Amino acid sequence: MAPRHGVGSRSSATLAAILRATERLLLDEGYAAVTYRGVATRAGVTPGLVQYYFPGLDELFIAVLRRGTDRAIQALDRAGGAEQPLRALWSYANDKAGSALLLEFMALANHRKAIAPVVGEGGERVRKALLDTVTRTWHRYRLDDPELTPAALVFVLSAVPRMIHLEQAFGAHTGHAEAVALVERFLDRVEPRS
Amino acid sequence: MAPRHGVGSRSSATLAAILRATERLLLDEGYAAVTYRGVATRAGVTPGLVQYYFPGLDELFIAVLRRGTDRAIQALDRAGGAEQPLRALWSYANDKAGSALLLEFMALANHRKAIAPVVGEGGERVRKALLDTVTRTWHRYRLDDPELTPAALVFVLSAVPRMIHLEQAFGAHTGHAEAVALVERFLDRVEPRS
DNA sequence: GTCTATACGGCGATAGAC
DNA sequence: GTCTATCGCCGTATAGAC
Repeated sequence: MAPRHGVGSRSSATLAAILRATERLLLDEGYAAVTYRGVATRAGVTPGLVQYYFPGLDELFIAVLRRGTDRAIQALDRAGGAEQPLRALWSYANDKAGSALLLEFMALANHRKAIAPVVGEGGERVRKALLDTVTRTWHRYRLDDPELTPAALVFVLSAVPRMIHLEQAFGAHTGHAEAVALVERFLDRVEPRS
Repeated sequence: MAPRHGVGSRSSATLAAILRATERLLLDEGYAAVTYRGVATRAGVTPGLVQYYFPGLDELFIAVLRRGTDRAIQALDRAGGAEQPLRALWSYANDKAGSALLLEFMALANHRKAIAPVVGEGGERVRKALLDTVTRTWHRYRLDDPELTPAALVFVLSAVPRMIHLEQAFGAHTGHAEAVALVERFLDRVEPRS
């Protein structure tokens, strides 16, 4: 008997092709280009079939978002988050494609109310995973500023590279190199390369 | 004789109503809700008239963007940028509506190629105005870290509140209060309230 | 110069055919 | 499980009223 696929199992090759096509479309042309026809063309299926798996575009966006969040968490685990959490975080937030996807989902969340809570949950899940790891190794660091808490550091180390990538996408650059140098000098001091 | 208006002078009441309606629509429902029909309804004119002034939606977006950038520069000048540039910058980047508009324009820039360079120019114009002011007063601050340059500081002070507002829009909050406390303690130290 | 009316193809969503 | 037909809204183009 052939393996069971279908909408319930969420494991068919068709489904995977649709999710891949949607993510590529998001990165290449932005969320406004994600249409049933466009996704279907890129995935090699008919528009009606895409709509069969995802009755509304919101469901499609949410499926791509959840898959991306799961992958980010797994990638962080593999990236040695336990040994050098600050560098793992810095490297994670420096991902260009990740920043571009985040922008699309933030914009989507702003005017599709079904998307907003899912973006929030995904973001908080990643942030808290990072925060847990950094808190666990916090005793290693010799920091003189009592206001520099794990939460503040995790936030700034996430926000700076994210904003740099967003700005680079439209050609801005003022202060980028200097901000990166500032953070990397900090990392060299508190979490030297092994 | 009645005052001269018209598309060349860009000063008619109709034009102002269209730009106001577009900005409100961007904030309330995101750029995907900016349609000729929607703008026209909010501005109290016909869709064809909006299209007369702005033959494509790109031109409409660009007009709103330029107006917003001009106003931001003027607001910064009025906000005592010369006396306390770091606090003026911090207050400027903490503007909630400004962050929401920026998000919409960044997302637009990502998949409407005519918009990207205009977003870039506007962002760089503001950033460089801030950088000039901070550089001019840089000698006042007693900073021990040689990597903490005016450009790095301006970037971080812009990026942190911007990202906080973006994340708040979809319900994330982890690290926000701590990051704000960190920055405000820094400001109290290097640029005490007058 | 300012503004209105209308037509066209593409879109998301829905119902239902096969 | 797969796909088609249809509906109302969209951006855009155009023709013309005042």
